[in-house]
Amino acid sequence: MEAPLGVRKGTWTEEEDALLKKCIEEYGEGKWHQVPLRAGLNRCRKSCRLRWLNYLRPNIKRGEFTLDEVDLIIRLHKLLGNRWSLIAGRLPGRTANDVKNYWNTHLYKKRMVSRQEELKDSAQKTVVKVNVIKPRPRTFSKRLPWLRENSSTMFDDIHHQQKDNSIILSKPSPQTAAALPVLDGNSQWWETLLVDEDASCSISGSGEDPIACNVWSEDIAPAANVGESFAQGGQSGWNEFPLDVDLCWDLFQQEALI
DNA sequence: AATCAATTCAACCGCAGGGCC
DNA sequence: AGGCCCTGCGGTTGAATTGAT
Repeated sequence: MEAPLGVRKGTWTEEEDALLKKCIEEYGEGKWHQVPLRAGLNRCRKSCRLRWLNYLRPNIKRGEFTLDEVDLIIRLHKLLGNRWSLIAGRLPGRTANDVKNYWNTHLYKKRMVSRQEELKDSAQKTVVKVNVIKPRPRTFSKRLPWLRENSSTMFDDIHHQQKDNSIILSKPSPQTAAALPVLDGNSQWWETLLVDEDASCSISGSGEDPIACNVWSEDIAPAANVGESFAQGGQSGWNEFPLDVDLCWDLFQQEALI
């Protein structure tokens, strides 16, 4: 349905790449429906776009992912889920397709294996079940007035920099809270920002010592600005937990305002 | 050397969202 | 308001490559 009869499919040849590259350099990106005609290619527009974005575009980084990139992918995937284009946007030179393929071939399997090993280990220890806060991506309409008019003020309200440069995210003031949108008719978005429906984990602890939850520190707290683990027990979860708010806010605004 | 299995990754497909008329 | 078109995204496929027997 998308590709007219007779349109070429499959691996691109060097000649096709050269034609496409020349066309984009001449006319610029966009107007993909015109590209096959302009370039003199017997390909559908989607194929042209994909080839350009994933392969021909300048500054595309090829080869092995570095440890830093892998670390970032894991943490962003925890934060954003399978939103590969957003994750790729944080990795200069990497495409969404690259990130997705890397995740599916390398990371997904590794994580499944390590999770199973963790479960085996934890089954042999004393297990305490606690609720763990995990992030959940939100999509906001750009028309929301509280985003347009008060975003910087509200950001300052909930975001506090410590002497050691770590960031503490605190419960919003009543004014800010009142300006924030209501979800599901009765809860504020920020109350459930880090909550996942099936979010619970099994961790081991002993005596009356506070329990540090490994899942929290490993899964969502970025390496920078993390000074301690966080355990939630009958509280809202807003009382002083360390978090890379700049990253969250950046992603949040990217989603909301672009 | 030949065959089969597993892995990788480029490319395709279908769908959703947004803009325009 | 509703339909059409375009773009972009995520899931999936399958050809090519690599490894094991």
